[in-house]
Amino acid sequence: MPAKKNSVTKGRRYWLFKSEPDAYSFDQLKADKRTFWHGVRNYQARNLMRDDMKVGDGVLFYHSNAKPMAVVGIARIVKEGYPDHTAFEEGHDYYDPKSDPSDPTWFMVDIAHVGAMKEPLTRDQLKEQDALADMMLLQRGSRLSVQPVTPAEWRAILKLGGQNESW
DNA sequence: GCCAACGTTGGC
DNA sequence: GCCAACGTTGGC
Repeated sequence: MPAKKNSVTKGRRYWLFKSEPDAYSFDQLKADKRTFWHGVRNYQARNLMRDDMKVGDGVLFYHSNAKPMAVVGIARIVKEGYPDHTAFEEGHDYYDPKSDPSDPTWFMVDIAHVGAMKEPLTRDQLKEQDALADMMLLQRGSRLSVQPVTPAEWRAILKLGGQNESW
């Protein structure tokens, strides 16, 4: 039996990364082409980066605390979880003296720019979509800065953003 | 600028 | 181990 045409996508998972554009915007990622997602200091987010994100996974890039708040583009995971070295750098904004280099507390992944949405998908637009009613991003009090996205949510958002589903 | 929700810290 | 106090996130 021939392999399924889309077998390369099998098992791919999807994520949403929040970033304040004043701190790091999607345009900056486009300029950089790729970046290491350092500075996450939350255990739940750490676990996702350390344990669950795999090379090839899709990432929605979301601008928080912004005008407008919106999903602005797509990225993908290009390096799986490894220690966040900024935690070891005394004087760094993200320095954490409790993170031991021989047993690191904090992890990061690398992401690469894939492409911008034709238009930013604003939070207000997303809230109008029945298919996204349960999306973590849109739940009251949801603060997780990297969070899972279901395949159905991913498809709905790419469709809304005028993106080919296979990106 | 406000403040609700949430996570962390530290006294007990 | 509880929980009050505190700091941060991030939408509104």
